[in-house]
Amino acid sequence: MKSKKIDWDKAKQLCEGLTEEQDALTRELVSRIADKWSLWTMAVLAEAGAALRFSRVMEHVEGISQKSLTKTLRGLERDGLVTRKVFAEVPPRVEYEITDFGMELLDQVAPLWAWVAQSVNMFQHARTKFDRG
Amino acid sequence: MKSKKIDWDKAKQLCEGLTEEQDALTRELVSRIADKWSLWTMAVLAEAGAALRFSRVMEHVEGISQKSLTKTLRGLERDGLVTRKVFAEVPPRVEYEITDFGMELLDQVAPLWAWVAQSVNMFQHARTKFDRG
DNA sequence: TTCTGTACTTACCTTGAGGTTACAATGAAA
DNA sequence: TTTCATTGTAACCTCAAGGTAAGTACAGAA
Repeated sequence: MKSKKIDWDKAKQLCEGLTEEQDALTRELVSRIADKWSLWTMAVLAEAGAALRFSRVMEHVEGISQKSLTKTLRGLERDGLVTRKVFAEVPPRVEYEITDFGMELLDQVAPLWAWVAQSVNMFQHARTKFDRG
Repeated sequence: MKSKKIDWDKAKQLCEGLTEEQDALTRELVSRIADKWSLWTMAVLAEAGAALRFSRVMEHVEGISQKSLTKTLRGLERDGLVTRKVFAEVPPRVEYEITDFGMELLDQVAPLWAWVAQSVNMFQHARTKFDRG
């Protein structure tokens, strides 16, 4: 536990060097990243290891609507996490690809994700216990 | 980049061992953890290193409303991330404290948080560039 | 007896996420 | 000429997050 505390202190220390605006942006980014579809979409592009058409992405992100996928991809593009390439063809062809920056982000998220996946039973247990009491 | 890919593969591998329900719960937990107030509230309790009264917590989580703090703390309690102790006094006294499980979670989040804080300028730059084009 | 302090709780409102459905645009194919 | 295929956009709806403001409960202080 003590070795891990270093991580937390490091994060705290970094945040103290930020302006108020940057601090707010950090919080906004952290919660934006973890929205319903962004991580999943990025993961699909990462696993593909290549550019994917809109409809290919949609097939892999199960349950997402066209509208939400459009919005999600736009947001990711805006943040520099994916690229969008439009081909002047008919019917239209648009390809999305994850950027190096996006891969970096995924790599940062991966340990947290793995820990949560590992701890799912802890959460489930805590919840049922709470809901009974 | 290649060394980091290991993390992602590990996360992916872990997720494949989950039931569909657990997989959905993992996604839900990741996005719930990153809501507007949960991480901040946990950070306050972690830094305090002791049990804090409701009103003390509220002072440190700047901008949160009473209602949202109540809801946030209940959610964290339900997930076993903080404890809630009620003292039978008048006026009422209620103390909140982060659990070991909660500290573990913070330790997992810390590197991601630090990376985002470090990368704020990248995000800002990407956004202004996108918004101009 | 009225006021105070604490931790909620309830009612009401605004905002944004996200879903569904329908429609646009258009060259190639049938 | 009609249909198809693809990537959107626009209109409309629901739901949940989160804010504000007011009320609740009650022992002790004034």
